[in-house]
Amino acid sequence: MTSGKKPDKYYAILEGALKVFAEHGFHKSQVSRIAKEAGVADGTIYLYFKKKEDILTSLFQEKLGELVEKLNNGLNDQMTAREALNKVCEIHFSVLEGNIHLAYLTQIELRQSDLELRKEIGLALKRYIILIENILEKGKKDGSFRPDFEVKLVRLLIFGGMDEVVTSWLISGQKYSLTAQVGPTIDFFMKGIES
Amino acid sequence: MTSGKKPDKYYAILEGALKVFAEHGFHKSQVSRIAKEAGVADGTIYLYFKKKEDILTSLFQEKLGELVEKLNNGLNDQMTAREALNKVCEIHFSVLEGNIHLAYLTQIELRQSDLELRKEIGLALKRYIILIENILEKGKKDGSFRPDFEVKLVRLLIFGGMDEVVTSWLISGQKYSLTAQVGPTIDFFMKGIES
Amino acid sequence: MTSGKKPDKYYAILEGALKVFAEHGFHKSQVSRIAKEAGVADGTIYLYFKKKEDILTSLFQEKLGELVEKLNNGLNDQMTAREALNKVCEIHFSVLEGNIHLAYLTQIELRQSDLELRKEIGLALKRYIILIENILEKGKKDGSFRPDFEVKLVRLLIFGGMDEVVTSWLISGQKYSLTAQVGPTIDFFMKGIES
Amino acid sequence: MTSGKKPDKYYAILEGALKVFAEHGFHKSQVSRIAKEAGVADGTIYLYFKKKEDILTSLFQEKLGELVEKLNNGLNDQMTAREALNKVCEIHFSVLEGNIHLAYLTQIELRQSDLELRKEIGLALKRYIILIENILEKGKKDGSFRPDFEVKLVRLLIFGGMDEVVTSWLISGQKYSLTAQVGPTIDFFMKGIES
DNA sequence: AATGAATGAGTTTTCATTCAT
DNA sequence: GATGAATGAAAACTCATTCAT
Repeated sequence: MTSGKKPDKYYAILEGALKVFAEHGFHKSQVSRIAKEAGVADGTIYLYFKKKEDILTSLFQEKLGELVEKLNNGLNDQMTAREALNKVCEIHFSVLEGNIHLAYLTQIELRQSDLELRKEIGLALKRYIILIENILEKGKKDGSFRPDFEVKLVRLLIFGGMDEVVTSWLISGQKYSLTAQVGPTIDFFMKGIES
Repeated sequence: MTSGKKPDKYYAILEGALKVFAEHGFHKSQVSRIAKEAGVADGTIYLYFKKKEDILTSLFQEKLGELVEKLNNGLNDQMTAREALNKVCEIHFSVLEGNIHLAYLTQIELRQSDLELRKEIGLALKRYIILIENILEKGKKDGSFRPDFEVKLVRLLIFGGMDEVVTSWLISGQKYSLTAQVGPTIDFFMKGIES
Repeated sequence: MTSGKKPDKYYAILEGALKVFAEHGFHKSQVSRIAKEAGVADGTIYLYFKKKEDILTSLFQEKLGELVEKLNNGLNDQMTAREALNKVCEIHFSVLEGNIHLAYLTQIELRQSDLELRKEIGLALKRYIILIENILEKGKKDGSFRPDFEVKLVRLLIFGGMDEVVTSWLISGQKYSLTAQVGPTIDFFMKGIES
Repeated sequence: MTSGKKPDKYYAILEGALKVFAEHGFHKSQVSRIAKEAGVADGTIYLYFKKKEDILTSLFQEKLGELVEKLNNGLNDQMTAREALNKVCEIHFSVLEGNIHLAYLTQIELRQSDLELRKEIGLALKRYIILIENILEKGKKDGSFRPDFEVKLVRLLIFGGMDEVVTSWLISGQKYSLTAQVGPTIDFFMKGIES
């Protein structure tokens, strides 16, 4: 799934970290706890990561990579722009609904970082946001979307809206189905941009 | 601005904290630094706040209170639902654009908290989200909004969208006018809900 | 009972301290807690005592004064040496059995002091130990005690023995009568010194 | 002397603590001072002891263990009860006279503990007090001691007496020989219990 | 004399990180 | 590469004491 050139322990540490971060939050997670979870010695972690924070960013990049890969697999050129947008939301919601640890990581832990880290995360997120942007552009070009909205603003409104829906679902204690929100969410967005 | 029943030092500490948190982030802000900024002794802080974290939540609640007060002053019953929504977005954006420290606090620092604190914040935010909900309900009732969208979902999409726009503006380095985004943002939302 | 030239608040503070020290121990007792117990302001304590430690030593001296006074009232020249020794032990045990707070203070808290303070306490105790010494001397003189024991050693053995009996009774949770130990204790001592 | 199954640093820390505690008292001894004395880093102490207080109790238990071992080596079944009691007192006094730091620890510092700790210490001391009890029982059985004294009381009177003699000698500034007190001390006790 | 708000010195403990093996 | 014992910097919080009122 992930590139494969990195050694097993690299991934073992990431998976351990995902679990520990999700349980205790980044600041309260001890490196030694992650090491134990990953089945390696404390020092070994520093053969693969420069600092504790690097584990967090690497984790995010790996997981975001997996998500983008899933999206790329899920999307194809025959789809209408609406179908594509629907697919994006569906995968976004279903991946997080299917991996609560990951959901905690992205919605809670990754926000627990200072501005520097947020910028790094923002950079990584760009790939995802550009993917949304491409769909919007395509819809504009083929005439299925209105020509008079600002792509750079609307991509934020769409991403931010989806993000808030996930966070709200998570904080509520996952009492309802997240994927069930895909339809109404896309309905709302489409009204805003459809011709 | 601040109510007045709390002693001056209470507000002095909050203002000091707002500045220090915005500069260094919550976790890297030392209590002694806040004390110095507020012009009080370290120990004095603990006469007004039980723990460092309490400064953060109090700050949030005070500032959210001010925001909601501004909104209540800005809104009135003669407004159409669209005008009301526009006003909310305008005040939301202009308050944060006018107080960068506060913007950092809400968009960056307040996210740096564990699940427990997030829930507390979520509770406080409810007042704001319900205010949006009321506008949506009103629009539905008077027929200016479509009857077939889910208020509880759309309020999240609207709040989340605005939130993301602010964060994006902040992380970009405030290179453009945030208030200039009010019109297009509301345009997009209105398309989604207008009859 | 106590001299009377000191103002009421002096004694109020001592009584408050006796209670608080007994409950929490000297080091864990806050001055403000004592103030509250005594019904005075924190600062008031420093009008009567120079430092927190002074409360402890004053308390000890007041209470020891009361004990010595009780002993002086209880003893008289018509008593045999044995009767006198018996009276000392009886008063010692009954006073502490009748005032558990005081027992905690003398057996536990007063030991929680550094060498300097212990010396001060030792000095105050001297009055008590000399009282025992006088009885031993008297018994030697009137022939009821053997002439061949070292008074300065035996007074320690007697005091130490009684002290250990009290501490042991206290730590055991006061499960048995302390005053019931007077007879056997004096029996043992008398065997050691009687002609 | 020390068992050997515990790592060297464990004992290095204990010896450092013994010295520092004796010099400054438990409460005024900083952990960092002990670390420096032991030649380890501050944090290292917490690899071997959970809390500062644990150093004190471990120290006590190690040293008491050594004392009891010395007593067991010094006693044998051929001794009369009187000889055994004499040996106990002799070893008790000589060990403390030969190690002033240890004497300070047992007579001053260990008393500086709250009730909870005192109970723990009392538990450890039980081994020692039972050793005295066994001698008393044996003397009763072989007829060298009177049958009519209460073993459970007298063991306290004996232990308390010896303890007070040591403390008094220590506080006096060790101006006289402690071991010289063994004979008279035992004489006094023997009078109390001998047939 | 009495108050109590304010002070700020002081210390244990944690834990990310290193490095000798 | 792997280990994990050792390191030591770092900071929130307490509370005895002061002093302006």
